[in-house]
Amino acid sequence: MRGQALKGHLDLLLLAVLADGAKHGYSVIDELRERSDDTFDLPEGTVYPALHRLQKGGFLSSEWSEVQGRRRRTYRLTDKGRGALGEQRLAWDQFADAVARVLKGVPWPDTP
Amino acid sequence: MRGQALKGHLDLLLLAVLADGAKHGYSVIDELRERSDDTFDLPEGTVYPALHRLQKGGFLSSEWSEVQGRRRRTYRLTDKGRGALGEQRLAWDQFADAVARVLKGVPWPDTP
DNA sequence: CCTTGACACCTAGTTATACATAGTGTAGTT
DNA sequence: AACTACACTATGTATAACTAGGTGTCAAGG
Repeated sequence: MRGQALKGHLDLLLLAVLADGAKHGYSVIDELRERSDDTFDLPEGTVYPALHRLQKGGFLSSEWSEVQGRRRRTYRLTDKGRGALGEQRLAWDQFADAVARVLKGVPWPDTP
Repeated sequence: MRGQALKGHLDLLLLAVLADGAKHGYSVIDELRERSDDTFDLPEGTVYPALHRLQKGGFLSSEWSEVQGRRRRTYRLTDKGRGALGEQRLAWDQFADAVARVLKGVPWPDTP
């Protein structure tokens, strides 16, 4: 999924993939792609700045390391981040339910 | 719901409420609030420009009328708009499913 | 050997959009 | 006379997601 697709839900997704353990940016991208069955194939230019933003906001902490000659920045959820994940998840559920209610009753094309 | 909540899904919602008949802008806002059980209580500054944008894009047509001294601009789905509604609905379903998959397995706070 | 691709990070700039804010005017109610 | 609901408009802004580059390591293949 490329091109203005996320729109405000990216933070939730990033916090979610980091909820089951610290990861570095590149593997966050991989994990997101895998867990979404290729629906979310996000460009680095989307993910990296978002991770920086989340860290700046205190939702993530990060740590540099070097693995086989390659430097990695590993991100970890802070307590604040875990709290935000819970809140945003509630907000998402509410949002998705509301969209479903609005959509309910709208007929599909070629469906009686 | 106020404050950067929609982000890319507004068009779908507007097209959806117009799918079961033409409406003027103000009543689109009402309908959206009702059908979403007060989740979507959108400011006029959000909805009107979006309707204009959709019309400019050929997804809606509009017609002026006067009802009890008040002028109204009534919007109607075009064929293109109906097509876009179908597409965006598919995209939404796919998106929501993907988010659900990413969220699956993330533990809720205080839930074993 | 040296090019390609996967890995791994970065940032500057563009664009779209939801929203805030403010303004115009009518009708009906208090 | 003031206020609320109705109904539309215009302008400005913050920011998020993305585009499009850039740096550098390592392994595999031609």
